[in-house]
Amino acid sequence: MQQNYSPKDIEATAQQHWSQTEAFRAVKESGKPKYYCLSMFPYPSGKLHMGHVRNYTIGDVLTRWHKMRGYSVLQPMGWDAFGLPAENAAIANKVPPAKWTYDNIAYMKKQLQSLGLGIDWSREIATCKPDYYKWNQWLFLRMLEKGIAYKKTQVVNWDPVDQTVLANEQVIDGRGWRTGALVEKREIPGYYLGITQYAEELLADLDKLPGWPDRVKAMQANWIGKSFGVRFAFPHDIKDNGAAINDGKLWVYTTRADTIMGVTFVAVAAEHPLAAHAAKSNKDVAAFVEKCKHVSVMEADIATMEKEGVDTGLKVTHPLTGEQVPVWVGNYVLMGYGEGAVMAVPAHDERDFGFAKKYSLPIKQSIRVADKTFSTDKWLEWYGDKENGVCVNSGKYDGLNYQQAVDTIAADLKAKNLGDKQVQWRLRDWGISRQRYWGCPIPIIHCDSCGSVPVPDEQLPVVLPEDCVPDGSGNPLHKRADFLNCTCPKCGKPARRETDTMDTFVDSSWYYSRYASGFKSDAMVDEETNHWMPVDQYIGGIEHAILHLLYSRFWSKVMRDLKLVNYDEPFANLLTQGMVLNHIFSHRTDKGGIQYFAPNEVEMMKDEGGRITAKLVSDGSAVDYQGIGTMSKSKLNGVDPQALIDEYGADTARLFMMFAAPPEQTLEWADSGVEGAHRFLKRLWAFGAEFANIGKETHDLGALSGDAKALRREIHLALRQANYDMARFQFNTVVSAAMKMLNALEKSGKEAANRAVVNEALSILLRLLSPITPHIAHALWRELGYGDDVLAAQWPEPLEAALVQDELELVLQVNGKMRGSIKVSASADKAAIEAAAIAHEAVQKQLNGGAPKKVIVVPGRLVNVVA
RNA sequence: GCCGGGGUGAUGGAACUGGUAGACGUGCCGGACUCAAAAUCCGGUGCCAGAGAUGGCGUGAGGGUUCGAGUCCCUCCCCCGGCACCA
Repeated sequence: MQQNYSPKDIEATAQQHWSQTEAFRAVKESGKPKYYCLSMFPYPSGKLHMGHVRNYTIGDVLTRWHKMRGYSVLQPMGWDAFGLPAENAAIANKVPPAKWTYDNIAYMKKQLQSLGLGIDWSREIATCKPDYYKWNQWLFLRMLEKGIAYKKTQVVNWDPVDQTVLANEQVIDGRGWRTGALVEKREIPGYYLGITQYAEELLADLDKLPGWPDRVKAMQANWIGKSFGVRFAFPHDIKDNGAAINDGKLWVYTTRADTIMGVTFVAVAAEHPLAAHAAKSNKDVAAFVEKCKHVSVMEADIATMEKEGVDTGLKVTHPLTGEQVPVWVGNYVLMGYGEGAVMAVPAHDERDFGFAKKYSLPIKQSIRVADKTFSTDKWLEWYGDKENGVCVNSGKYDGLNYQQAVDTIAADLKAKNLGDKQVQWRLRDWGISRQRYWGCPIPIIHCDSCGSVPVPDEQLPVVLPEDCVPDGSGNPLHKRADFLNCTCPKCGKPARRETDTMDTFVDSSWYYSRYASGFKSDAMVDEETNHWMPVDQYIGGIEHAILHLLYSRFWSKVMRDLKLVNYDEPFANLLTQGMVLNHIFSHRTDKGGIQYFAPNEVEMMKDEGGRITAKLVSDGSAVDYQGIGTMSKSKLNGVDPQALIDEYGADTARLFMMFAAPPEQTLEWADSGVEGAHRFLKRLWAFGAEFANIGKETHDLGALSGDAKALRREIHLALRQANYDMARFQFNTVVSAAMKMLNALEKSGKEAANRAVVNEALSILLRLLSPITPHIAHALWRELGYGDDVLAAQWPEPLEAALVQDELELVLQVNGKMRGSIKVSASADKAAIEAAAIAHEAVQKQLNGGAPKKVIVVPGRLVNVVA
């Protein structure tokens, strides 16, 4: 056996062994439970980053652990291969996104393989390949048939210089990232998926997911946002070209119908017909509507921006009081959300309150809470309280509580035919059209005579040409005659193909079911899918807690309703790993755009005020420090693990990553512990080599005493803790248990009894480490003669017999402060323990001659004397 | 702004249902080996006072419940994730 730890050799050998024995090929095995372990597939951005290493090591640890515990496992891998970074790379390097993507996949696959992951590579997927995305298109057509997919207008960010649609990420402070031009809102047609048709089930089925973290379920429930409210109308006779606008009714929705008597104005979106009407004759309104075109479409921006508005001069009628109510245009009212208009009750809504104060609009109290005094000077929390309030200044509704008021008011509105109760969802339908090249083509043909015609199934897939090079000025498909020109499937006349592609969330909404299938060319999924699904353990970043997971749940339910699969929920258990964070550095370009720099190109310093400043190593020019954030391709703050793997080996990288922090916790990147992880593996190897030289010893482990007995107890105690932590995925303390074991073994004596315990302990330690550092465990298991394959060995369990002790040490406290400890026999009763405690010198000193008021004994742990 | 999570030594983190705060690492200090360094090994290391025994303080800040609080409750501060076209 080699005396020095040589990760290069043992890792290559172990990996060869797994690939030759097809150790991780997923097959149905009778009599064994299945375990489908899935890590979120990576976007092929070029190189793995530490977040990937973390994610895939967690998945591999769980896969190998389950394999050793008798499961038949499936752990697949693939590529979320469509997306924006490929187009950005094309703009920068003039390389087609397809070539860039395939090159990245080849490189990253090598990296993944060098980590020694137990992946069934025969099930690899790349979403940019026609044999995969064909089924995106096919299912989209089924959704069109069922009315789940439909067309309507959508609001997008428009860069007027590049003449292109921008992603939210490409808008920096209201300007295009490349051009620095002021971004405009534009309304264009696009396809939507009716996820709201499934809102009720998506909400209710969260209860069917006990294996999901509560925090993720809470976020999803809040996102779906079921609310019970009232939709009602303000009648008016505002006419445009002689006809009443919207039949003379201004509809709004509110969850606070109980405050309806406090309405002092209504606010409509800039795109609302009433605003458009007012703009025709009122310059101020027209100017404001124009200004609103530059308001961000992002919710975070809308929520934090200054609320502004302008009076249209128009009036509508309050449906209950008959009073005339002014109509304002507000920049915070969104046309695409609800009715595009809201009733404003400044007295009981914080946003309306601020708006009314700003424009000196009346504030009318209509809710009272006992013992509280209302004042229009300043907003107070209780103004918005619907639990404890009753109506006031509200005529016949005075004295009613929230629910009574809503019920009565809804009934009155209904009687007037001006409204009714309505359940509303915060969740909006899913807009999937992207005005981009590098995505799955939407299978639609536009015909001058027949309109938008679905591509017939037998013409699928609509294949995306792979040789385009986007230049930042719109979708290059517009210039591709061979893609664009086709014949109408209905009438046979010349027609044009749709050039929009699908949101990449479509690709990732069902890949897990394709992995699990038999990869048929004539079916999206098959019977094998139902065998492996649902995923037993899904692992991925917490940043996907809402969108990706919600879309996947929705897509699964649509597939179920099409009888393609038989499960309601795709992911039985979810582990949301925390982000790996690193520093972010950027700098404004001359055009007003933004450029990022990798942390290793930058030197960080602190100024006198303790603020972090930074400059480029290359030329010393100053760059802006943007704080710390998730490792991402676009911000260039990822750390490539390759250098680590090359220098220390995959086992060190895996061990370090698992040891650094528990999986769910965010992790600020620092490589200072890598050496320590490597040192541990070197010590393990050296200890193994030494033990191989000394040789084994037979000794009855049931008849140990002294050192050997204590050593064995220590090992089994650490094993008990490790198994407990393994089950709750706290791998950092599993590693520390393994380190404790090795520390204990290194200190142990060389007599026969000790060596027999070491023999047992090493076999435990190697099996325990095998999921985390599989290569070294594989090599030592064979070298020390425990067997051919540690993966085939049984998972170790602590033995009760090894854990018993004759004497216990109890902590002594006086008034909750630790003052010493006592040793008692394991069989001592409460009275004996109390007596021993009170007799203790330190306790006597604290009691100072007095008698204890009370003595609390926590069995096996401590005694607290209350003085 | 809203929703979700987090804050513990110099540092990554541990502490099971409220029961010895700082496990296991890193770093640092001292020692051994060495001509020397690296590597390796041994010992120490929360802060303050003290020669020491020991005492006091200590889990973002402030308050509360309890024999006992990092853990439970209230108020506040800071950081991270998501907010629908980054993936």
